[in-house]
Amino acid sequence: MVAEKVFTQLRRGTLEYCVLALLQGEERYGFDLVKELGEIDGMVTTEGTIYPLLARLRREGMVETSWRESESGPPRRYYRSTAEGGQALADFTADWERFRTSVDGILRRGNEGRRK
Amino acid sequence: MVAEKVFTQLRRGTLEYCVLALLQGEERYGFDLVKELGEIDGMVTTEGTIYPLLARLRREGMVETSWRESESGPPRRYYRSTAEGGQALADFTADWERFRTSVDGILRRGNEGRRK
DNA sequence: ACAGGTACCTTGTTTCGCATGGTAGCTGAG
DNA sequence: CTCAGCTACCATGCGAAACAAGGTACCTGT
Repeated sequence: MVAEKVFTQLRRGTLEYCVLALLQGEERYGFDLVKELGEIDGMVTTEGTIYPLLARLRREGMVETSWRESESGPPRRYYRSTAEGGQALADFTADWERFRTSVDGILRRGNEGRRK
Repeated sequence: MVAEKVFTQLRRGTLEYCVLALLQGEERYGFDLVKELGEIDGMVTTEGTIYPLLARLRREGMVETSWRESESGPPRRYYRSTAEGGQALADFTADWERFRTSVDGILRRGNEGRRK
């Protein structure tokens, strides 16, 4: 589909915080996150995206991890958000709302508008 | 400001269509677009961003251009949206709304939610 | 014993915004 | 009249993020 390319660009910068949001008050592992995001419109992604992203979040102290055995299959690395991660998410949410409002405003002007 | 880095990422993919939106039913020149965008929250940008972007839109047939003299200062290259540009904008607007809805949903879950 | 699913990760490529810097015309102050 | 500063255009090279592709290894069922 053509629209996929658009979403690839839109995800930039937001995907990171969407993952952080999914890790609030809930532990998850990478492979699980890929499947979870795959069910959300416009958020389809792959392991090649998620693992580097999680590594970055870990480096920055946004998430903590712990290995745990699976009942069926290889062991999993579980991620959970730190307090710092929760704060970063809250900050981003405020920025996102400002940005979203701006974009909505400009698009409205362009699509219906056509003034003067 | 720290938040600026966030906006840089968020602009990816959307800036192009915001410009296209500003060019609907209205001719503008590059330098003017920079100033116009600079007044919109989260859209502050520079000539180094706008000119390559406009060149790309022109290459793809989204905009047409014409040189015109200025009463004061160097001549200006005016840009206006083609029909193709208008269609691309409409398509993007639909995609943007889907994406925005998804992000809002995920962020809500992460910030207030904290279920189970 | 081996095919297929689960789960982790790395490497190289692409894309886009931006920093930087360069050209040139017009205007106004000294 | 000259030159500083604004307007206006553009090109080049970099960095960050997402992704494609590929690799390893474990477990289960046939």
